[in-house]
Amino acid sequence: MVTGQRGRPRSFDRDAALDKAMTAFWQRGYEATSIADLTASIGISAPSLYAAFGDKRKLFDEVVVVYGSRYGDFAGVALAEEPTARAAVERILREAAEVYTDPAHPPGCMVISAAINTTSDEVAQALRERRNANLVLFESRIRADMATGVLPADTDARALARYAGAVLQGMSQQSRDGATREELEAVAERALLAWP
Amino acid sequence: MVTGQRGRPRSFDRDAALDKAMTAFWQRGYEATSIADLTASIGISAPSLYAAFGDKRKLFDEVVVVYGSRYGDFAGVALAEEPTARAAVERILREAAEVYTDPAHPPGCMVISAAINTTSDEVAQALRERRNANLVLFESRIRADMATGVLPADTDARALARYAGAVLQGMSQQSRDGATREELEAVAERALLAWP
DNA sequence: CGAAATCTCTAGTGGTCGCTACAGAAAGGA
DNA sequence: TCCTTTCTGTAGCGACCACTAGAGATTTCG
Repeated sequence: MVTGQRGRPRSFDRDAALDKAMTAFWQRGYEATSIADLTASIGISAPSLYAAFGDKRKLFDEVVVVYGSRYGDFAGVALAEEPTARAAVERILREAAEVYTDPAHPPGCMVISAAINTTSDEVAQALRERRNANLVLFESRIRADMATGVLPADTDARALARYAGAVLQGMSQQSRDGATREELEAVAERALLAWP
Repeated sequence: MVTGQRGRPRSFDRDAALDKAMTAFWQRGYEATSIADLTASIGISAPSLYAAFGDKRKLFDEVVVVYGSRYGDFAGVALAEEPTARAAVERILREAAEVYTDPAHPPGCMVISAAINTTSDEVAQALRERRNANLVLFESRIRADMATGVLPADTDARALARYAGAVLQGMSQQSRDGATREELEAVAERALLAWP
């Protein structure tokens, strides 16, 4: 009698709904995506959405987690797997050119663009912290290379990390302005010429 | 009797109002800035705003023109005044570090950030075209240097222009994420190392 | 079989959005 | 002075926002 699931079962796939919500938020951003947009693209009514996800904010939080695990962690993976910071950044920039322009989903990076120009400071701050956390990852990987002599000891790790982040954010913006994968790859290649 | 100005005179300074509106749009973006925000920060009521500027969209258009002439044309000026594309880009990136973090106004570039995540495709398109026009300016300046032998004849002008644009957009975003002028100057310096 | 639980939808809630009808105020022209 | 013109604020328009009360549908448990 401890078997769960009393009551009427949910009539839709929660994960598939999260996926539709992710696409909507990714395309139009947090604030410009209305509950009506979400219910329409998921194919359920508002009370079902609220029963399953709480409210718009909590749904977005879940979407961010799914996004991070599916599209957002390629930077972290590269930083962990590649032998040097330079190799990691090279891989990250090339993969960004590919992912940001993949026609299977909206262009650019959702963490970079979805909370720009929102009236909800909390949402903006949450994504800002994710971006800054990525900067810290870059920086510590650079410092590791400085410690092992791969990078000069007088390297400004913080500035170099910020440069990589700025190029990534710029590439995300450019992809949303219509840049192709090839164009972004050329940007990535050019950007790497500045690496010490 | 042909002398103009019949009727009750306007009770506020139209240019000063445009200035307040620019600050508001710059800070929060086009869509997230409501008419109530605008009337509150200007200090007039809605009908006065509509009588003076038409509607929200036309007001924004005027703001974009004012912004362009006051803060947005430093790139065009540098491209026209500096002897080489490289010198121009160097000056542009350094000035961007300064302007984007000037505490006298909101951070970053309004043309880059104000129309992200808006439901009005027209406004988004208008600013996108301004950004792409800037890219074309960069590209033609680069081509001029290629013609005079300052840059190698096999330079990918389009890609190089896009690289400069991406760095600029990245710097704008970083400034809105809290980067300081010094940090952006370090990014600019690093970015210039990739110049051919 | 009921009873309890949990989902479903319809049909709203109050609030804010961009925008405006309208009447009074303040100017010039005759 | 009175008329016309143009600006002023109050007050409110319909549309949309995020969100939910409430009733019915569909399931498991006893």
